[in-house]
Amino acid sequence: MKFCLLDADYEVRGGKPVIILIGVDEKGNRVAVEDRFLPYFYSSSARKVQHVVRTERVKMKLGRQEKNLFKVYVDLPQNVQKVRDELKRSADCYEYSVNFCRRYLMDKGFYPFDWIKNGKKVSGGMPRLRLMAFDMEVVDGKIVMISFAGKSTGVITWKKAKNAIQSADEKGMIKEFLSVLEKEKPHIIVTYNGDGYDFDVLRQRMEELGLRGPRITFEKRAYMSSARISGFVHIDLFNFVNNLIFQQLASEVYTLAEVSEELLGKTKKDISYEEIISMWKDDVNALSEYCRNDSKLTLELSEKLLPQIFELSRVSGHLPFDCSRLTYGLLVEWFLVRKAVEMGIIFPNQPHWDEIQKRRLRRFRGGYVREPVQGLHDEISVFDFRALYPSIIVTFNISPETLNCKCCSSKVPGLDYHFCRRKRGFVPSVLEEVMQRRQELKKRMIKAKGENHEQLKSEQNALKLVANSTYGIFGSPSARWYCFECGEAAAAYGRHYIQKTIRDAENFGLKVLYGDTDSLFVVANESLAKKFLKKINSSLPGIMELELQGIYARGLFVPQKLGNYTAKKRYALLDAEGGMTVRGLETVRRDWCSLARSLQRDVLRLVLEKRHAQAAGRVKEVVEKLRKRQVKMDDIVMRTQLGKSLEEYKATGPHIEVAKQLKAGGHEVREGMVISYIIAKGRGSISQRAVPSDKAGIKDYDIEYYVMNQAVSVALRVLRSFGYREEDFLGGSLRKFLE
DNA sequence: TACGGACGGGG
DNA sequence: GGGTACGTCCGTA
Repeated sequence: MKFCLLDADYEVRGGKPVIILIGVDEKGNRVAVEDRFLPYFYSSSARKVQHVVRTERVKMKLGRQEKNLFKVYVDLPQNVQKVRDELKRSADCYEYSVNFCRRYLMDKGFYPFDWIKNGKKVSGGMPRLRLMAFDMEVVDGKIVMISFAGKSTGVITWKKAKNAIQSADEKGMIKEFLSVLEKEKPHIIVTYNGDGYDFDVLRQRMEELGLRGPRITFEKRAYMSSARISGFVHIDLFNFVNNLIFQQLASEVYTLAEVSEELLGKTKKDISYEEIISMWKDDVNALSEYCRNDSKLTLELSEKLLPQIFELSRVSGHLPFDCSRLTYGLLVEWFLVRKAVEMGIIFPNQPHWDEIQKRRLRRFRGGYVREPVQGLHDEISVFDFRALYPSIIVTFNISPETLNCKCCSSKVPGLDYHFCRRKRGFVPSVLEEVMQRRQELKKRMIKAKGENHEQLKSEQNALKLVANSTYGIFGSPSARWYCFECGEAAAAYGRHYIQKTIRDAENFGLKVLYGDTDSLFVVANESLAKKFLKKINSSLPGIMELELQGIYARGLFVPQKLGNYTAKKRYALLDAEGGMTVRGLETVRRDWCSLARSLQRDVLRLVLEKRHAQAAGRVKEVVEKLRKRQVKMDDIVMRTQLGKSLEEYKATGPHIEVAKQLKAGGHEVREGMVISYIIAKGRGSISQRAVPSDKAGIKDYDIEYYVMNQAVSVALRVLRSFGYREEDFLGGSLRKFLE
């Protein structure tokens, strides 16, 4: 049978491990193919302890040497650790911590989306996969609505709603949804934060209601759990956006609304939980449309993002399930592991806990930041170094085995060690191949059309992600290829070249507004910018290159130091078409009231349009409204989650005080609850004046707190550098008013 | 000034 | 097959 590889799993049957490859055949059917494989690792000892099936002599490359080792085969994956612990008492062990399925795929040379026939790779293109996105709404711990979008779309709920399938109750609704899954048989299920929410609730409700269906399990990972649903590949787009492609997005908030807006150009109304509850009570039709739209957006987003996830899979060898949840570190680490295996090189062991702790204590200096010139500027050219760190690693051959060789001596700027200039290192050689492959793809991309063009684009983008993640592993304490000197050296070269470029720009007569690590903001029009670019690039070594990232009509820089804390990367740019790019300025957290959040957005846009007076006017307007209590409860409510049980708190923040009040009033207070509150007028600290939002009204809130700590505070972040002070928004009457 | 605690996505 | 994310910023002691 010929099939395209999508996923892999294993089980133990009759005391032997069985690999199960999951894929899709030429007709589009889901298939599961089994194979036999034995777990193994390398050791300098061939001692036959319990669980060892057999051993084999092998010659492997370890660092700069060739080494004779034994390949130690173990009966079951779960016994690898035991055997290793046993052998480790008297021998060296390598490559023991590799997931069994991953070991199988690496050894066979299988990559996801390879076509396989009789255990051999054969040619074939990308298969057409059936997708289904789903989304649900939850009120009072019950699922009230489920929508799905794939070949067919629909909404299921247990109240009457237009264009929705109605079921008798929650149980009937979930059953109906499971039967849709059964009928449509999607290869891929897509969600937006399904790992963190939907599947968790679905599993709980199914259990509580005694429903049978596909098994939902959670795989514990470092700082999140991944939801698996048997029979399908679950891809969580939120995790992919949040972990990997956030760098390519201007948005700093990764809500479905923001991400769809940026990637699809489709706006979605951001709706508060209260609104969802009230829609379920009073307007089920509206909730149904909202829910339907979320599935639809998730599906459309997946049409944009899945090609990227799949190409990343093909390039890195990670299964699509894992790929959608990768961090940069894991992405590049396993890519390097695969390359090492292909080259017959033993890959480094994972560091132990105490080693990680030791590494954590050492820190090297990061990128250079040139303080921004505060205020508003016209005609801004933004330059950045193309793949700064990868190009440095390749150009200066930075790798653990090239550090302080005997044959060379030219030192890293400001440091007293060097890297070999003659013999290619492992990391630079792999990285160079990645970068060359990417350049070729880019050339082919220009000529290609339609689907082919899109695939090439995704593939070169995947390579870009791999390249850009590589520098990080040198400095991350838990990485296999951790190398303090390598990280420190790459950072030192980076500082050297950005500082040199800033000096060159100034000598060229350009005003430098801001610089950070690999980027440079100057006042220059396009022709001047291009002249400068040409000059710099003729002097840069190796494959290092400066690029013109963009030209902006206007930009706003906010001071790094604000009060007693320092913040970085705070700016907003306005392009020629009026589009706004905002970095580091948003107050989007739910512990700010929505009035303050929307005020800051308004102020920012007005300032960029040089309508300062209007911006200040807008602040005054909000202050006035607050004083006259002409606001809605929704504008002033703050929400904070209880991170632990009430007894565990040492400090008492506002939400803790409110939680205590709720408890005293006979309400159940649990960990994880979101406490909604407002700050009321009266005596004492802010905490002492916090009251539950449903026990308070518009007449109760503390005007001074909302004016000063919320509205004026967020507005001043933007307006302070234009000489505005608190007093400017308060009018003369505030003091008097408060007294 | 130091420290505790919460933010992120979803509903 | 393993990381006590992680960088930011409020409120209180």
